[in-house]
This record gives sequence, structure tokens and C-alpha cells, in this order.
Amino acid sequence: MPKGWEAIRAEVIQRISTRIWPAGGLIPSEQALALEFGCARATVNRALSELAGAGLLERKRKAGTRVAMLPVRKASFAIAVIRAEVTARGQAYAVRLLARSLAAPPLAVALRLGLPQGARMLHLQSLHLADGSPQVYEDRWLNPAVLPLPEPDFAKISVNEWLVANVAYASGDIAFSAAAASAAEALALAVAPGAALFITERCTWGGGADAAITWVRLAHAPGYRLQTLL
Amino acid sequence: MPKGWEAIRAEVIQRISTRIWPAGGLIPSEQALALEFGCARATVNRALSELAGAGLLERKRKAGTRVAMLPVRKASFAIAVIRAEVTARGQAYAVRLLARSLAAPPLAVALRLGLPQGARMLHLQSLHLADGSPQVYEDRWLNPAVLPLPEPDFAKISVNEWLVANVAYASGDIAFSAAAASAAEALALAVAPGAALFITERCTWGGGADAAITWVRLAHAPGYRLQTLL
DNA sequence: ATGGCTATTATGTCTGCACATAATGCGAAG
DNA sequence: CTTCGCATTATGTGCAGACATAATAGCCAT
Repeated sequence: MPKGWEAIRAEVIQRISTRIWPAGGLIPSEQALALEFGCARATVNRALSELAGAGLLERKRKAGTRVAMLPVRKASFAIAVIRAEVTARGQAYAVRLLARSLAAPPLAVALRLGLPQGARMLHLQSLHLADGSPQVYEDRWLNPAVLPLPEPDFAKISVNEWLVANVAYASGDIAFSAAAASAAEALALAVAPGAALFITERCTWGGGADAAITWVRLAHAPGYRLQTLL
Repeated sequence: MPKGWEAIRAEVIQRISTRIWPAGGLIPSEQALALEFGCARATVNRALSELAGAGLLERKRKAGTRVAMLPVRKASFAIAVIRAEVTARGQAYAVRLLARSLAAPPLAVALRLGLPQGARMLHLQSLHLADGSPQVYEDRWLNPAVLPLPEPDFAKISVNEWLVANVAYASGDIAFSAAAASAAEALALAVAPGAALFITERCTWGGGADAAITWVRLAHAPGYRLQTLL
């Protein structure tokens, strides 16, 4: 007899994987399961809700709970600050600010951030180093409205770390892809032009008033892997 | 006055982002918050638990709840079956089995799956197509012990779909990276050798008895983006 | 037969209570 | 003065009951 909601979750997973409850089939109601397991309905609910969140079950009011047809596995990653990643490997971390200017961003960036086309943003390019060797080339557009006066010294602190520490919790999106190294990226990262780079693109807005905050593209040096348990 | 656990969660996020509750600081106990919000402690608990799971709060018994110092954002992706991705875009899906053999896998693969070095596995290479154009090149090693006799016809159903439908819920890990297209990949995907490809590597084991199931490397055609909301 | 209304039912959420568990810090014993 | 142990306390989990919500199924009227 399972005891505790985690045991119930395990039992349910067991029944799904052994096809006692076949894919696409209806499973007993919370009532019935609570009775069978000798626990309260809330306990069953907690277990089933979690599995529904994980994509293993599909639940609808009145319709009941059924085993998901194609279980969409969800992988989750911790998006860490680069400094933390580097120092966690026992390496020395440094940032170098390569360029800083005030300019109108490319159309795609302005659109994604919901800014008018002519708006000028702070354009920063920097290089993250581990033990002196280049790791990540960062190309960032930053809404100057979020900056205080005087502007923080981004030669000393990475923009990302300043943002994390000083700008309100915000929403955004993130995308991963692969791209060939551009001339500038190849030079900064000390790789051949055209080398395959892992690209992280992040777009952040919101904060207080749904304002645009920043758009950033990180080009990771070859060898970078984004890894997680399923 | 917030009503419902989602409203409480929103209020807590608000207080964190406006620094009413500063980073690293202790927040009031569930008791106190339940009193303030005029709800039961369980309701507060649900909201805070969720935020702790999201990495925004850190909770320890007796020690209380504090705002996370560096909010490690967690991005989660739905790892979909390729067919679903393609048909969701309104394109026609097809798989072509390019090669099939029984051989000893590379050392790295055998190690990751925890198999003895000499063990022979089923080696399958296939190509996933959308509207006839190549999308993903798949290189897979499969433990023959998980297959029934007779073996499914992998020319008709993709290995992944067969596994999802027929092998018990399993654990594993997944990694993303970028790599230059090998000669075989370039040929299959109709791109130039050396082109930057987005690589997904998945390693699956477990099932019933922690047995190795499969190791697979997916090379995505240029243009592929893995995207999610933060 | 068909279309719409209603009763039924499964899940979603909340309450108030209880006990379990873990970590902290203070006090007593050595 | 140090160290062990216990009381305190905040979170984790469970239970029973209640109402809310949504969606189905069946009934009734047309």
C-alpha cells in the first residue's frame, strides 16, 4: 500500500509503464483511487496534478484523467550566470568590454522588444573569459531607460550580473540554435571563421511596466554543451 | 486582497521584484502571510512551494523562507516527437531508414549506457523529412534486448515513436550543442560539409531494471531553433 | 430527429486542523 | 568553556469536508 503522495505518484507511473493503464485510456477517478490507496482525495490529487504537469497525464474536469498519448518529456535547464558556470569549474573568470555605442538596433531586435523603430539603444559587445581563454562572445542591446545615472561601469561588472542584481524580476524568452562564426565572433573567440557555435538568444522585457529591457545573443566557444537530466 | 493561490504567488513575485522583500532576505512565515492575506496556511504554502520550485525562493524547515540570491532562471522545453513538430507546422512528415547494422558501439556510447565494451547493439541511421526536405539526421544505438521478436519495421515507424509507445517510462539525460556537419550529415541534410548544425544528444536507460535502452544523436538542419518562454 | 437546457460528475481549489520533520538556539551538564 | 540534548519553530505533508467550475450525457420540447 503506497503511503505519501510520492509513493502514489510512483505507483501511478508504474501502472502507466506496465500498461495496466494503457496510453490514451481513462484511469479511475480521484475518489476511487483515494479509496483504493486508503488516503484522502487531496493526496491523490497532488500526485496526479504533478504527473499532469509533467505531461504524463491529461486531466479535464468531468471528462476524467487519461494517460497521455505521446508523453511529451519536459527538460528543464538552469540558466546560470556565466561567472557562476566558470568559477564552478574552478577557473578564473573575467569579462572584457569590447565595444559600447548608442545606436538604433536592427529591426528584428526592435520588433521583439516592442520598441519604435527609430529608438536608440545601448549596444554592448563583450567577451567572457575563463582562465584567460575566450568562452562566450556577447552581443547585447540594452534599453537605456532602465539604467541609472551615472551608468554602471560595464567594464568592471558584466551587464548580465548588473541586470540580475538591479532590475526587477522580468519575463522573457530564450532560444538556442547553432550558427557559423562571423568574422567578429571568430576573432574574439579565436576560432576559424565559419566554425560551428552554440548560440543562446535571450529577450527580456517586463519588469514594472512591460518595458523592453534587453536583447542578447551569446555565442559559445566550441565544446560548449547544455546538459540536463530528463 | 489577493484571493486564490495564484494571486498570492503574483503578490509574492511583486514584492520580490519591488524589493519590498530584498534578495537574500527572510520573508514572513506562512502563518503570518496566511493571516495577512486572510487565507489558510495551505494556500500560502502552495504559492510559496511553487515559487521555490521555480528557483525564486529558498525554503528550509525552521530556517524559514528567503528570497533567492541569484535567481537561477529555469527554462523548460517540451521534447517533442519529431513527427509532432513537423505536422504542427502543417508539413508532411516522413522518415527514411538509411542504414541498419549490428555492431559494437563507440566506447563513449557503451560507457554512457553502462554496457560492457564488446556488447553489440543495433545501429540505425535515419533521416526525418518535412514536405520532402531533410530536417533531422538521426544516428542511434539501440540495445537489442529491449526489442521484441520479430523486430518492428523501422522503415515504417521511427524508432523514437516506437520506443515512446512500447518501452516503459524511463529516465535519461539530454544535451544540446553545436557541431560542424560531417560528410555523412552534410550529404543527408543537403548542406555544405562543415555547416553549423544544432545537435541533440539523448541517452536513455532505466525502464524496468536500469537497463540501457538507447543513445541517440540528432543533427538538425540549419535554421532549427529550440525556443521557450522563461 | 434535433437543438437546447439541466442534472450529474470529475477535477480544481480552499479551509482548518493535525502530526511529522528538520534545523536552530538556548540551557544544562561535564 | 565546551558540548550535548531538548524545546522551539517553520516548513512538509496528510485528512476530511466544502464549494466552484467545467464538461459531459441525458432529457425534453420543438
